[in-house]
Amino acid sequence: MSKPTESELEILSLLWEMKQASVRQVHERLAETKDTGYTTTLKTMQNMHAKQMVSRNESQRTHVYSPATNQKDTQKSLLKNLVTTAFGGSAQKLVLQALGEENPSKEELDEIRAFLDQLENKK
Amino acid sequence: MSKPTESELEILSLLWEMKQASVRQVHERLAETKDTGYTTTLKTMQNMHAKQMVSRNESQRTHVYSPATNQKDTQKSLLKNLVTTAFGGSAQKLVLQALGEENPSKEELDEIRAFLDQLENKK
DNA sequence: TTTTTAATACGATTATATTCGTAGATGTTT
DNA sequence: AAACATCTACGAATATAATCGTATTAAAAA
Repeated sequence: MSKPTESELEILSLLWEMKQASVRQVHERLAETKDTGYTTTLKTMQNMHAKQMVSRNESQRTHVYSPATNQKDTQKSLLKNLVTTAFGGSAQKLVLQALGEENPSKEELDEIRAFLDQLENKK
Repeated sequence: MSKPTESELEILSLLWEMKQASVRQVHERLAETKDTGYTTTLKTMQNMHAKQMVSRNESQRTHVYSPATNQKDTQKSLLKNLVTTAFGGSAQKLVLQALGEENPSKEELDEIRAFLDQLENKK
């Protein structure tokens, strides 16, 4: 699995959310936040297909794309990459930084606490 | 402040750690993990200087570089970028994912808990 | 002082990513 | 059926990033 580029990741994220979609559908979502042409989106998705980053159903004229890479795995590898390149290898620092920036709700904080407890019990 | 490229970030991380260094010193560290030529490192650092991503002292023939961008701010913007592109905007998910992957020590877990408490008290 | 080593500057090349236009095929509307 | 709209394929242009070779200058060693 190769690392998605910036543009590819934008599309991949939409596909993770939409589960499956045509180029047109993806493009419409994309165009909400990004000024880009239809054929650009198409080409990028074709590239992604060539890299097997997405799969597609070609039985209809309008092809239907879906993500071929697992969201978790991709997130994991992107996170790992960021930790090593920007956080000197310390996931700890990344977590604290992310929490500090976010201003999470009480519920979220509790959820994280529960997760921490769970991690600890595993040992 | 523009977003550092992959190569630039590698160098920037070293500079954050080393505080200040010559191209040679950076290159030697870089070459431990990456097969690259000296002039490549030089050129990249010159580019970074042109972008004001690093500053340098030119009083000696061997220029001494230091980071011009704050590590925290850079981490913050990279994190934000990753959260929006890969985690559908949820820092929460990123944190849980990062924790789950890492297998942190008891001390680290406690430190995170302390940080969570501190966040909560702020409200 | 001559030679060698080590530094910067900078252009050129290569690689990669992004964008878009156009052609051709297949539906849809009139 | 003709005109129009909508799709894919694909090449080409552009932009950005990464790598490296060579020229030149400065310092160090012989």
